[in-house]
Amino acid sequence: MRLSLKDIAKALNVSKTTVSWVLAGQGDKRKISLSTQEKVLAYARKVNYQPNLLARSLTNGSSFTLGLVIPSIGDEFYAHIAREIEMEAEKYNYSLTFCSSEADPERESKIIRMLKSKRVDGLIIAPTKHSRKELDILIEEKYPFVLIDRYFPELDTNYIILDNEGSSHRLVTRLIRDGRKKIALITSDTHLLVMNLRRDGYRRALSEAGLPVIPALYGEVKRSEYETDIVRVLDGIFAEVPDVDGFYFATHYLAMEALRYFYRNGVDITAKVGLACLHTMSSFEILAPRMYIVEQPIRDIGQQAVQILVSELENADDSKKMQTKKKLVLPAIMNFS
Amino acid sequence: MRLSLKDIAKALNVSKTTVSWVLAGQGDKRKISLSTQEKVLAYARKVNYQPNLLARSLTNGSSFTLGLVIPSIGDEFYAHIAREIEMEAEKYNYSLTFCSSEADPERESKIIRMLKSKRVDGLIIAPTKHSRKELDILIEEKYPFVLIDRYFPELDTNYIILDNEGSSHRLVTRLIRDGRKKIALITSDTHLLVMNLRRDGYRRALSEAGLPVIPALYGEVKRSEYETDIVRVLDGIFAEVPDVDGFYFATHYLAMEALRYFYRNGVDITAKVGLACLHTMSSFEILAPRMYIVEQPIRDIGQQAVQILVSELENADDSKKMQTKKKLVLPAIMNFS
DNA sequence: CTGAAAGCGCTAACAC
DNA sequence: GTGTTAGCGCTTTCAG
Repeated sequence: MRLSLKDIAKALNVSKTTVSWVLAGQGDKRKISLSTQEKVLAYARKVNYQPNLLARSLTNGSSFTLGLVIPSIGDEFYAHIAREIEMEAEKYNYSLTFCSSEADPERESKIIRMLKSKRVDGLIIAPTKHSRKELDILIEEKYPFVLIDRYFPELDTNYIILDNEGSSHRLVTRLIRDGRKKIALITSDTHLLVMNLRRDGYRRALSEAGLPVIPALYGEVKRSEYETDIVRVLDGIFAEVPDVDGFYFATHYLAMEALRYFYRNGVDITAKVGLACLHTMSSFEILAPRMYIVEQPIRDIGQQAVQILVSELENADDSKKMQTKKKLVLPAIMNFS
Repeated sequence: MRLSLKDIAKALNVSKTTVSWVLAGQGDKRKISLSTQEKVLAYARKVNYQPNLLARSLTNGSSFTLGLVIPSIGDEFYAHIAREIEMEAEKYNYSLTFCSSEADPERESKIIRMLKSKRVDGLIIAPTKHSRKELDILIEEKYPFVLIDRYFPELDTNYIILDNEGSSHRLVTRLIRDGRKKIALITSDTHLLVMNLRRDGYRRALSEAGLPVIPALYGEVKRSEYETDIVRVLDGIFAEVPDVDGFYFATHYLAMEALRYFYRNGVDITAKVGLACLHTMSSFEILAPRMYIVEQPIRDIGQQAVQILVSELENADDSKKMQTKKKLVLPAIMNFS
């Protein structure tokens, strides 16, 4: 059986309080005699006492657990994010409970409510489009949270995102500098604001170079069945614009599937078409060493997210209402210049 | 402010008990008048009551949280495992707290103790070599847990692993059937039992085919710096056995780095050398479509792990001592025959 | 039909 | 120096 403070107290004929103080390292501060302290410590070690953190959380009102809500832990990007967050959180003695929303707003809402019920101290959320309602509640309740990867500009929340428009602009401009003139944009999940920003960057790059935005070079892939749908999209583009000479992928998995397509169909991805992608996967370096890539600053995102949360938690009492939200737009990491 | 049962009770002039019963859906069973029930439900909905799960856990002795201990959530394999586990756990209303051990036994011990302190109901662990001590304690305490991916045959625990020896044997035999005669084994983490089993399978395949086990064809890569160390290993093999005609990689990231090496050095991986790997990464299909691959049955592993745990938890009282441990050796999934 | 009260394991204000 | 006590929010036995 696992034993409690009370058991120790009883066994040593002291009070729970004494044991609690000593084990909390406040023995000296509370002027508990050295002999008692030793006795308690020795006994606790002997029976391998482990405090019940549930009880402590209930008492203290803080669980030292953070909740992580992401589309899917199986996605390489979010898995890496999770890792960084975990590492940073550990520095502050927080552990992580994660839940995959599957990009389903219903699920996301349920998850957020559940995590709140489990009394996680704060949330890190990569939101899907329609989670607005639940976020409104969080804001109203002053529940600490920070959005990552996606955000809602009209909401006063902490968020950390990539400079999507600027990154897109850099990538497409780079392709143009290589002499590419008919650059296709392959995108998906266009209900997401960040995806619109990426498209905006693409358009700005084209128009700054005096190139037309050709509708036939715009490919939108259905997220839910992207492996097959991208074939349709690419087939379409090659059919309508046979001399397409560049592809800009708005996100990693689109590039991945396109590469599969290019390999299968023998498309020469160094001479015939130039490639660019926002986001990366570890295999791109081999599969398409010439592809221009903007990487998300994963480490930064994770670290900042945790730090923002922790600092809000530490100042929870004094400045609850005065907290000004951090809105971070991080610069891209590029594999080119 | 978040309100409690007591608040509701007070507001409605009923007792906590009544509210608790009604909200637990036991209103009818406890014969609480319909009018009271409605009143309570309506009010709870109106104020958006969310029970404090910490308190409930403390009372009930079960937190509906499982702990997941893996080497790293950033690794594609473990991220996928985590996803399957999460999906299965959700069916039983469990959520997941995960911690990466970084393959460090010290960290792993700390993590396990911490998760126990947080009173997770059970643990799913992909153990590192030296975590034996902590596992002994778990066994002694009858704490529910299941090992995945790795195991200790001398310990009476639940575990779910791949048929490592058999899978290796199949892969190498397949290469031999292609006429490969000088097949290198590239491995790492050789302190792990599962790695030894993979080597055994390799050896058995060779000897069954009457081929010699050539020491110069054995490459052991240092895990901690595998990206660079594998270059040394491969350089060595090509230097000593220039006509090496096959590579068997004991795990995915070795194959990944080797592919990088092959691409960089222009090694023809269809004609000159045949490839085989135990474990996969999503990019292999493109990078090396001819590589023979054994995939881990990820879904099965995740589902079984959760089911074993849940069933132990459900039978916690009656048969604590009689529980016989599940020892599962799952067959491989192959991309060849 | 409903409520009082104990208890889960811990902390902390307040005695003595 | 140390102990008493109340309370965190919930469930559940037992009494009305």
